Amino acid sequence: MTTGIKFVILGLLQKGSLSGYDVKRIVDGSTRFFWAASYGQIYPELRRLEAEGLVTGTSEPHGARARKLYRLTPAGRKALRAWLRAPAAGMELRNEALLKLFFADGLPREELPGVVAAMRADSEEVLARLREIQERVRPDPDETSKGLVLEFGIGFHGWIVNWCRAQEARLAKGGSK
Amino acid sequence: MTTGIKFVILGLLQKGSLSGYDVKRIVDGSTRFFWAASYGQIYPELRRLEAEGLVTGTSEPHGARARKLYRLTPAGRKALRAWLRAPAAGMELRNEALLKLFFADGLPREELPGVVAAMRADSEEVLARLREIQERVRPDPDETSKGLVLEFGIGFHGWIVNWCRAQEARLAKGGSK
DNA sequence: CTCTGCATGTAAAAGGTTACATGATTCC
DNA sequence: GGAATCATGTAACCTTTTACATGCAGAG
Repeated sequence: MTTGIKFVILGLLQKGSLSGYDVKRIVDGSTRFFWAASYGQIYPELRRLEAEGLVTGTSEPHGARARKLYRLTPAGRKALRAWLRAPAAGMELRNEALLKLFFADGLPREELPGVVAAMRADSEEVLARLREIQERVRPDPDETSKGLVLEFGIGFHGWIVNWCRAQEARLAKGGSK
Repeated sequence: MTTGIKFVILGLLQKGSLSGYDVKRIVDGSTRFFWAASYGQIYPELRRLEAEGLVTGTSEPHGARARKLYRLTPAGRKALRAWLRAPAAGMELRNEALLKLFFADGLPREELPGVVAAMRADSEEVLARLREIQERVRPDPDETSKGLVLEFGIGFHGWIVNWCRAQEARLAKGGSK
């Protein structure tokens, strides 16, 4: 449902006009952690949104370098608000490490902590990047909700890291049981 | 990479032979929370795995009802173990509620707690189902790692529920800031 | 002059869901 | 007899990734 990418774009355009390239860059530095997007989605979607009348594109080249900036139309703003108010789809999670852990009975017990450690390393990396964002981007009182989402990400991955650490310790000690 | 569904099937077949229908049923009651699968993936994949020599299928009808049970071959067991030891891909998360929260500046402040509450409701539902599983399935000492994954899910969604509750309280009180 | 970043795009492949068709069996 | 569950399958569709092609601009 809802197609996702559509509202990622409309949402980002709230704050001003952007090129497809801009959208990609911003997504990679923010929503990527809970909603990714590729060029193969962005450019075609921008044209679809323009056809729908939800955005307008104006060509604003930089010298001889082509550049098309898109901005929300009133209809686009309305569509965005309607989506914001509609019930959201449930969370989708896909975690290969968890899948491995689930099937890890097929492995000698000593190799179990390694699987957990790999999972922890993954979240530690994300955590580091989120903290970087937190320091780089000074809190804008106008963007409470974006800060909230960032805090969620940090708490969330922090929880995972702690959980993994606890399991690693437990598995290392009580080897048998 | 890795195609995922391939190892979901191989992993489930560790414990004995299963039909495609069985695989679907088990996935829907377990791995679905971190790795889903549909019939459209399962049946074709079973035939591919048989062609690869990783599973063997034997027709074992129940009366006049057709039924094909698959079991791991030694090569299948080996492929599974190799995958278990290989580094896992990072976590993929997709959460529409979080996306809405991210763009919620476009909404009057009073509507923000509602978005968080919807997110909480989602995790509460999952949590209830995970706890049900925990009670239904008595701990099998032979399947430590499956219990671990279940505990992860419960802790994980529990964390989300608590976070949402905290934010809801904060947003309700400190309305302006 | 070279490297990085800006900028647009697409074709093919891969991955996945939905919806349907079909029919037997078991439980009430 | 009817409903739920067992059981297999696929075709159409949708979404998403990957990989490539192209070229200007600015910094060093």
